[in-house]
Amino acid sequence: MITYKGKIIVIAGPTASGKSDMALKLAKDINGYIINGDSRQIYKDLNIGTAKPIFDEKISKNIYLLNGIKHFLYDFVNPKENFTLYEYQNAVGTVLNQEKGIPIIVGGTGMYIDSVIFNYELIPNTKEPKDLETKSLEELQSLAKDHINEMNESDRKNRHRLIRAIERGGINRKKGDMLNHIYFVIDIDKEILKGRVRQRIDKMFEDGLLEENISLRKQGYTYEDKGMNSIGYIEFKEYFNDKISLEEVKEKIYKNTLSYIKRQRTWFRRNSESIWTNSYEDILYKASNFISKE
RNA sequence: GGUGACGUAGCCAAGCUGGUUAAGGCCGUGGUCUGCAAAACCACUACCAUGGGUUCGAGUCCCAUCGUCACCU
Repeated sequence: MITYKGKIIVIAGPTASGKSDMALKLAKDINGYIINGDSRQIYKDLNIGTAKPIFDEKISKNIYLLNGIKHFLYDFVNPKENFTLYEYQNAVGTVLNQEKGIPIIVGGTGMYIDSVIFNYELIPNTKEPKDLETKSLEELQSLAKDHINEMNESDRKNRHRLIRAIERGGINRKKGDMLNHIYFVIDIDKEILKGRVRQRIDKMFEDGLLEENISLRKQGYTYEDKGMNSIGYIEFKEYFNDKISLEEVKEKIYKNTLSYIKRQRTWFRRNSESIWTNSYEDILYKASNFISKE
């Protein structure tokens, strides 16, 4: 649960939409600070593939400075660690309660962002995971039979969700009070975005994405680690097993990015209150109004 | 010019001893969503090249046309 009662600005949107730049500008113009709303940029050592901002300096464990703007919750989780939504929400809550200024939460992970904005009621995980991973879909469905009525067609065939329902003993959709917020979604023509994704991936390779993967392996990370199951990394697994070429890796990253973007858009479309725009002036104007009104 | 093979969704492709709803994959689109979320999952997408014929019934057999490919003179 988030207890913060102040205002908060969200800048969400698909990968490569330019949301980070928008947020940085806005933070300068309204004297705000930035909180990471991206489930991959939280990880240490995953830099190029996650398009993590390059900061000017590190202030403390998870506070960085870029252009004089404070950035929170970047680069602070071990990729081997099993980081959860609860911990994320908690970490954001702590920042919100401590920091002065207008928080701007920026990222592409809809569930992370919404867990804060819509104040999901989460409880720390106490139960040890049962050995459900190896069970078949049918077995899981039978174990979850008490909750299956609450689940939809899609979730009933989804192992993750079934396991979750069994462990938790049901479905939880509780929310606390919604935060006082304004929710921007960067809206870009899909064809233009495709072009940008291409460029961005080319740039990642130029910047040493392959070398980063090699180095991660040397440091002892494997593609089974939570954080490593990310676009820009997991595609290299087959490359190192001599299964596919570097060109194929690149193509897979491209395809995976596009389908990720599609899912992101689907998520953000659910929130009918959100403001879809690609104009910084628009964002600045509306954000300023939002801040100044009582 | 001759012979042969082939022509099934945007792409690849099964079906070819004729018979209820034409496999599957990719791409695409829409969607689900309170602890792996850059995850996982669901749904949708075919006038079977064209025109005839045989048959109770044809993507499936026959003929012609068009097209593609291979080989031959």
